[in-house]
Amino acid sequence: MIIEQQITTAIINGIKCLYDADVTAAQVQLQKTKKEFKGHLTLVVFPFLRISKKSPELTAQEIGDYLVKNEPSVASFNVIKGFLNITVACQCWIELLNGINADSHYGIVEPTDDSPLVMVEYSSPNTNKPLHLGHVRNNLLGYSLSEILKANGYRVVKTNIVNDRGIHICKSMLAWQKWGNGITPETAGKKGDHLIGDFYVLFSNKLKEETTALEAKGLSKEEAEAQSPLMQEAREMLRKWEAGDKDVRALWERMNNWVYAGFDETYKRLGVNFDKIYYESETYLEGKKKVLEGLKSGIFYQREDGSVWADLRKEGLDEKLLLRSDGTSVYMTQDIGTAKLRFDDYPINKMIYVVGNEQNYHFQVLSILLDKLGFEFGKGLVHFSYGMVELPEGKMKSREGTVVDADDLMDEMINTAREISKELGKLDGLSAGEAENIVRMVGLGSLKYFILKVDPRKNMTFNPKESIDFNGNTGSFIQYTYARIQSVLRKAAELGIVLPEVLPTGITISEKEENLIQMLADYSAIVKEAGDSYSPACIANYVYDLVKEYNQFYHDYSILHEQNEELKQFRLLLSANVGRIIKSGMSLLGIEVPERM
RNA sequence: GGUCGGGUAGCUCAGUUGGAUAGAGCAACAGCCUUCUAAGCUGUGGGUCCUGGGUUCGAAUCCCAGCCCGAUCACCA
Repeated sequence: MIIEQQITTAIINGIKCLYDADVTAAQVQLQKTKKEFKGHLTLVVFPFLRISKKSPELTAQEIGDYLVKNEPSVASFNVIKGFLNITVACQCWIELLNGINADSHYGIVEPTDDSPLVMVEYSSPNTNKPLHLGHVRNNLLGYSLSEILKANGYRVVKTNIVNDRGIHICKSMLAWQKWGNGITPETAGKKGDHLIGDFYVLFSNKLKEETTALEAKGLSKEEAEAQSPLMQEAREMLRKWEAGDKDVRALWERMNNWVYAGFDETYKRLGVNFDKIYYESETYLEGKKKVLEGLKSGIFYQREDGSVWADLRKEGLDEKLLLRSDGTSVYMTQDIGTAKLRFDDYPINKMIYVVGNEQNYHFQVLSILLDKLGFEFGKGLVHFSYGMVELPEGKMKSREGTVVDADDLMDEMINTAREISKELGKLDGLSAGEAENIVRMVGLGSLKYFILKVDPRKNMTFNPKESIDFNGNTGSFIQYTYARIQSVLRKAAELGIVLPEVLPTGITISEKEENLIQMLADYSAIVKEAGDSYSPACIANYVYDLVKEYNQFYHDYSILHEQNEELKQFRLLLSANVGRIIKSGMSLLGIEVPERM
């Protein structure tokens, strides 16, 4: 913010003048004054004691005196121990608000055609089951991160790699063939992803029956699974798939399309989207090619059984399998192929993978392998590693039926939002369409905020028994504040009040109001910080603090009932800009804000 | 065992390149709607910032050692 720079320069000059010493801007510790103290900015003077050779209090006093005399933006100051609390002149805040009001981008940088291009991979589902709470966190983080990067001046390609092949897909296909009786999403009245998920579970249960019977005959778990007729059939199906068998491929396509239709619905509702979707069925052969090239050039080596390995012991890691002895690809092989295709398709400057922290090792290895294979981006790839969503009793387990389904969760959130809204009478007088749209925004907003406000790296707990709050530090609290602001602005418009574009600098405002302007001015720095640290939570916490501060203001000051016309206009303009920043910040989180609620 | 995360109020979480008396929300209790939306505001209680050393004017934050929790180290993805 400009005021900080001005004062920093003045402090440097002051120290030169008072103590004849040169200090750099980095040495000037100018920070926001804590709430308990009077002032806007605080200079920590301890580092200057060696220069001044005086007590902390006296040094602070001398610098303060200098500033008041020589820097017009400094109105007054107070000294507490080694802290110099500076009060910035009232008119500076009005000027600052005028500047914010005039800037349609709030200091945010828009990307241009030659901005660096970042590809963000997120979501990455398997096509054998519907999306769950873990995917929800992934999707929200990936989408929000993309928006934040755009706000930091990057061009972004959002991408999704769909894991559409492999033994797990064959399992649900086989179960459908055997026990499905030709059922379809239409005839079942069920989303395709859920229908396929049901058959995957059915397969697991039938397989379990077979293996327990075999284990009872004294076979080990692995032997039982290997010998069970169902698994043999599934593997046979995978072989046919890889060989391009017409019937198997046709069934595979049909069933995958059901799943995609289901996913699309979930993505749309969640408000996320992609610019480019990759399918592993199209990338895994590409990876195999690269690995064989690497084998030829001596980067990798082959064992007697024909399997191909990378030796990463020099890098402090282990040996890593890249091709099985039967020549088929593993996970890592596919990721190499996908990376190649992506860089063929786009001139990417940076690649970010939004994938859970359980795969930290995988990406460490991938980075080294890509580098060895000569991909420039290999070393610089970013694994945006986020923590797991856990239940109070631990991890979600599909076998125990504790997986929280994404569609169910959204339904629940929206239903709860509807109940609360009705109870509070918030929907009175609205059309059914308007009411439903608000309820949807509020339900999803609270869900998204609940997830995004937490530091991505950390594991987080979700308790399905206690529904997500709508009071306190929540999405709906922020949305509510926005709706109130819009309500005031609507009333002002009805009264024929026109918001001024520029406020006169002569008016006197309170410290609370100055603090609000100061917070608004911080927005662009927060967006930058969020971009540098890949942290949607940073935005979430900022917006919450801003809203908390505004609510206190809203409670303590009247806006439309203010007698002084200039003050009334000021408060309206302040409110309008708080609203704009709330909306902007929330949009970086992928959260919509309603005009009323 | 190796590697990588994490440990802050009863619970869920913030805490800027080290800075003032460590903050919010939930839950509990007590107040505030004839005035712009009470999904709000105000107040009370609640802390060994995992432990022990170190660095310094100053440490939740940096360094070292240890404890606890999680992830990972597969011819699964």
